[in-house]
Amino acid sequence: MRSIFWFRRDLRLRDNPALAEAARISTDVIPVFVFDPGLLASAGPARRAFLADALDDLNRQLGGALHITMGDPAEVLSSLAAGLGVSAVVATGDHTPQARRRDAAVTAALASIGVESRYVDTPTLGAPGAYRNGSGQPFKVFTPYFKAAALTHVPEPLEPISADWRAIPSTVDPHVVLRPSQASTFPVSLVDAPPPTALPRGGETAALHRLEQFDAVVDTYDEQRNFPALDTTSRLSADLHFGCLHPRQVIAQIAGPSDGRKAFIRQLYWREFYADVLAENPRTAHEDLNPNGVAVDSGPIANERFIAWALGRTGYPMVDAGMRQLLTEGWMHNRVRMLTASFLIKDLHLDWRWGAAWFMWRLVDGDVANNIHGWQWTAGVGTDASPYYRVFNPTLQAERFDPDGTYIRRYVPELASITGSAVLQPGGGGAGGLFSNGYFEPMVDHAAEREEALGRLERSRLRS
DNA sequence: CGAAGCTTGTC
DNA sequence: ACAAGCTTC
Repeated sequence: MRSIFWFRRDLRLRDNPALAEAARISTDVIPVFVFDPGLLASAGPARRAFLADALDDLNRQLGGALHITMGDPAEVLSSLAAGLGVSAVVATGDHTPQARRRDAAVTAALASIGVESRYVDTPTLGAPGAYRNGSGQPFKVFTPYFKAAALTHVPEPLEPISADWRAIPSTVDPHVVLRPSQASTFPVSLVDAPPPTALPRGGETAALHRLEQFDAVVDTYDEQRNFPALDTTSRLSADLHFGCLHPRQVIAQIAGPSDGRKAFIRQLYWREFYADVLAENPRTAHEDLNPNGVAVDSGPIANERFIAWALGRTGYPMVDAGMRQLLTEGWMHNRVRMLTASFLIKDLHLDWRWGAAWFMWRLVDGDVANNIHGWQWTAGVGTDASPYYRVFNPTLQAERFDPDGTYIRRYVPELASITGSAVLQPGGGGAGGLFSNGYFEPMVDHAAEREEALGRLERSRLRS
């Protein structure tokens, strides 16, 4: 029989159990990628470029057999299946709220014309609900989740599969489809922000290379991971998001006895946890998991503050360095993600959704589950009890995690010539010359805004 | 039920 | 030292 293999967030040939299933049940397999206009609209310049690379790599490995097309997946796939005498459409499962809606529609459309749909495996190690607490409920705290999940044996990656690929000419050119487009939902000055200039190469081949490179340095991960200037984190987030790598492969390569390896594997399970939390609580794609009722600002002044934050013009060097890294690389070190997020929420009193939307638009690794729940954690409305005192001090964070200012100077050119620890301080700690190069005065006073944030939290408590 | 524990903090 | 409430067993 003939099948379609529908590539989604599994853009690889190695260790792809769904693809192996398609090859097993079929005499010939038509490999297909469908651009979904709805999904495409939310992908900013970084993810577009990465996806273009990943499709090129996949198509090359398939000997040019990848059929690339565009449209509503239910319509596209049923029309393809009917026209080509296909008996089954096989894909890797995906449990984000959007993916579930899409796949239910595809399954129904295919069923109505007598075509089977099969979903095998997931982009994560465990399907949603794979691990439950003693009361049979989904975990709400990471550590007990991790303890339960880490007991489950992770299977060895599969060997590369071979199949009789059946090539159907593509109907669209992915490089045309994936040209950077403007994000109409943001203010004009953000829409006009230039695309990133230093992006990672996407695709399975590049991902396997990154995994090997990281394997060579991971033993010191536990000591170095919090220092963004060292740039010694794995950089595998986009590969994992698009499925150019599966976490099984990462574990097979990285797992080991050193503290660095253990620390990294624990981090890997945060992706598992957040995917599970979102799948179990689909409404949290837009809503607070645990609302705290804190008032947020809106209106013209709030809009201007949001723009200053997004463009890295807050006058807090560590915040601006992070936001500029996001602009130029489509990526930001995770410690800096936390402190920039905290600044938007606790210093500017803006809705976390605004920040999450900007991150999602600019990030090369933008992933609904990780992005949304990372932001909700910072806002104190997500998983984990929310200590009222979790307000990051951007200057203290710089002193602790970028003590010599290397990261700041790298990403904020106006500050490149500022010597010593003055570069860590908003306003340069009174040092002369800080603003002469066009750097920004601190847009708010952190100590005052911290008090304001704590006051708002207190008032929301009194109301409830 | 009670007790222990909770990613990354700040003054 | 602070200081809070929920999760988990």
